[in-house]
Amino acid sequence: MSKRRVTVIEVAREAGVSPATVSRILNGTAAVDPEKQRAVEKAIEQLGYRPNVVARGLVTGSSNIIGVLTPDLASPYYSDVLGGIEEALEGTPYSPLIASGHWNRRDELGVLDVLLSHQIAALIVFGSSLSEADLRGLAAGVPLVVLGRRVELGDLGGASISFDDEGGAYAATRHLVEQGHRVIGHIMGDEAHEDAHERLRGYRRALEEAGLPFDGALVTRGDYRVPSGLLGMQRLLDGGKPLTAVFCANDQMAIGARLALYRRGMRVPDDLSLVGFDDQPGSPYTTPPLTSVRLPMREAGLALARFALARLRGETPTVQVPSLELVVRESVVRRR
Amino acid sequence: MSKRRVTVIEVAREAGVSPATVSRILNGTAAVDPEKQRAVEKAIEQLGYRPNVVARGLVTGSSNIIGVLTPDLASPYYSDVLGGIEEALEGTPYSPLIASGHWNRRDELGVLDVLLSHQIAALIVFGSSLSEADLRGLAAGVPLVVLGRRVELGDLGGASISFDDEGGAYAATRHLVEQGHRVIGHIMGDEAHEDAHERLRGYRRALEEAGLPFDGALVTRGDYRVPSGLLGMQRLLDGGKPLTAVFCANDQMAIGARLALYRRGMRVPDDLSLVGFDDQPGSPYTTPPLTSVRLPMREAGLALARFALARLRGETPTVQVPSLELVVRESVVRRR
DNA sequence: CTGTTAGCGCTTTCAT
DNA sequence: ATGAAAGCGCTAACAG
Repeated sequence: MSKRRVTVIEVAREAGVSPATVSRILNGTAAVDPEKQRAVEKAIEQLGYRPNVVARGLVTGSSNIIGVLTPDLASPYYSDVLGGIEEALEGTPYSPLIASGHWNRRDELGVLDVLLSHQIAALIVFGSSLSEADLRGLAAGVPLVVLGRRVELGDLGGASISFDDEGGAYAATRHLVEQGHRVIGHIMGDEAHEDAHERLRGYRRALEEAGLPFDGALVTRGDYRVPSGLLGMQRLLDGGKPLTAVFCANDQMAIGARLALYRRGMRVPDDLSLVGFDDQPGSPYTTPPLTSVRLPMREAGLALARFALARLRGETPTVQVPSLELVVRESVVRRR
Repeated sequence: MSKRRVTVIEVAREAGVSPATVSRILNGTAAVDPEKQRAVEKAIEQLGYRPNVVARGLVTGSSNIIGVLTPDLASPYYSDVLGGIEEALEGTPYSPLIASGHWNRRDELGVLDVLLSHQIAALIVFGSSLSEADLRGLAAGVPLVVLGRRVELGDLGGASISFDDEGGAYAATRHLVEQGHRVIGHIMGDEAHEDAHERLRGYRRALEEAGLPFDGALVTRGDYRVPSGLLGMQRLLDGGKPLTAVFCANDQMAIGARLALYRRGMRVPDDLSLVGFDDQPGSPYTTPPLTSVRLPMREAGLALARFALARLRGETPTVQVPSLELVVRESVVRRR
């Protein structure tokens, strides 16, 4: 917390060596006489020297900053990924520079410009509005890892990781079937997102596999936000179908749906069973605790950052896609 | 998204001017012949030039990075503040460099070192484990703004902003009193945090003001996390007091308390009324929607960043402390 | 193993 | 109004 700036020069002088030697010790770039090593360390301590990573970045041509582009800083969904990234970066010389693209291409491009102007060492992008071409263009200039999108980046040394949404939705719906439900509704996610379609597909596959007819009247559109779940549930309820369970494309909408039920005095799961998707932090504590499909966001963040780190070390890593898992809690009742 | 690095030199050559002129145009540092201005802009466009902020930082002695130290990246509570900071920084040349101190002094110090080594222009710290002396030491070297702590920083050009926890708790409890409740429990927050005591104090003041006795057996200790709310409620229920309402020191614990009630088949608010604190994002959608005290975290983030920005402009700003507000929803019933 | 010498890309005097 | 030149603090050849 020193005030005035101490530089390598001063440390070198204090320790009676050259700046280059100080630098070598700092970076472990070459072997150094242990005696001088100690002298330098002492000088650093005494002077309260702290390397200027900006200057270092200028000469090495890259900062030890890893850019992170997220669509939304304040979303718990994404902040878990950030937590994972942070964890992976801990103990490394890298720090995350986080920026939000607000779900739109224009902002994302602008923010990317800022990130890039900081000479970031690598870039991590969460489900963005960028085109595949944009992404590939980016990857050509900086090690890139993308989350939540399937983009071919391997030839450019990048990687993308995405979840098996279809499989997760299949598992969720199948669980309902296994519990004896026969008329199962679905509240879809935002159609603009590929995963909403994947989840619908999984729902459909589970139904068909069980010999249950797919009925369009049992599916209603949402946008992944709470109010749309509430509205969706109302629509489903008013549709007149004898449904006993609803699979919601995410927990947010499940919460909305649950509220709609509450408003009508219907009990969960006794009157209607509910399954969500994402298993967000609060879901174990809703009333009743929500059965959901866990998306390992934190693990994904870890994987993302570890991939980037490995690339930075010059390796050619491969990413493990963390798998989804149905978490059974209390929002589904067994029917017979 | 260019690959090779384009520099001012090349832009200058392309435009037929000196690098100094390009710099002047980039920064608006001095008036320049409009003709050359255009030529330079064209060259920049053509070459796809993007200033290297690292180099710029080296010469100006400061990056346009604003360091943010948060105790926890993945907490929704704090990510709202981040959102506010981000919003305030938008359109300015500054970007946030976010780091997490994991709620302990050692990590915070380490992470601070990283932040500082990036020559951050200003520093924003959320409720940290640092001592007042640490904080004052920091403030001496970099414009500092602290959230959630009362620290005297004015003489160093810094500022701290914190909420009126006592007042918020008073309002919450008083609401319960006004709704006819006479035996009101309290689940306290983590005693290590000053705000837990503040909130207890507000609860107590409201009680006393209403002529209700303060009863230690009605207060139980929690740690601000969900499970502690559940446990706390159980303890309260088993305490044998005829309570009709409980004020929880935060929404997390209120959710836990609500779950405890659900487990015992008790209805909210019919059998017991509940008030929380923080008004976290999910609270409008719990069953029933939770009455809570809104902490304007996003606004706080805005205020924090705006203060820093103003200081960076050389002004001597003052901070407005955003005020708390009781949000009445459906978790409290009127008694008579 | 270690010191000397050049810059990295940019801004900023200082002249003109 | 503009160019030339001098660094910002650090690392990376290159000699020794």
